[in-house]
Amino acid sequence: MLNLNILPQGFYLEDDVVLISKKLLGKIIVTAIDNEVTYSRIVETEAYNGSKDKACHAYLHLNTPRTRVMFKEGGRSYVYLCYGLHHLFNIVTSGENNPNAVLIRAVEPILGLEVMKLRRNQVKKQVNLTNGPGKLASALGISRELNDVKLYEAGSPIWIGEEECDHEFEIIETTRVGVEYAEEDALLPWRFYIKNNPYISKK
DNA sequence: CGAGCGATTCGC
DNA sequence: CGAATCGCTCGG
Repeated sequence: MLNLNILPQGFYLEDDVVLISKKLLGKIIVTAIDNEVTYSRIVETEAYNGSKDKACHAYLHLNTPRTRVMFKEGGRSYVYLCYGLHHLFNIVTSGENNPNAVLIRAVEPILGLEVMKLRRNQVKKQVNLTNGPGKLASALGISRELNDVKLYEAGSPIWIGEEECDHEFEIIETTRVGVEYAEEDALLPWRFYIKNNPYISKK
């Protein structure tokens, strides 16, 4: 398959979550869940800038049972239930007590398409497997029990790698989806995706 | 302890 | 465009 090197924890520890959001594009998510392995390429991300960002769950250092993991050191998963129905997969970044996170909004399937299709209730069009944050969590087998997983350890059920030969692509920057409640912060260009990739989520 | 709501998806 | 669906947060 792909020749992958696992991203070390240091990759996630910078303060600048916007920069990390862009650097995560093109990286590979590997899941080994319920004895099924999937590989998929990150093609769309959004940055959530901790205590200073009205769109972030940890705005004003809101530290609750749900947001607790965002206050830990970067490189862990933050998975939560959205609208009572969908699990959303985030990557915690930056140092302790700097509650930044990157929402993974879309991935391109590489390996394990059969199990993804099963988990997605046999959707007809392949593009609908993973072109949205709730869809990809479902397809990859990620649910709330996989909150606070260390993504920099190869033995984890979820980890992130990069290919030895990197691919060229152009990054589009635009506003984030579904955060109108965040007032002026909703206007920040903190959504990033790979130009022309077919798996980009719908606005 | 209950009201209000959400970083979405799907089907009508 | 509206329903589905439930855990989290907050106020009383």
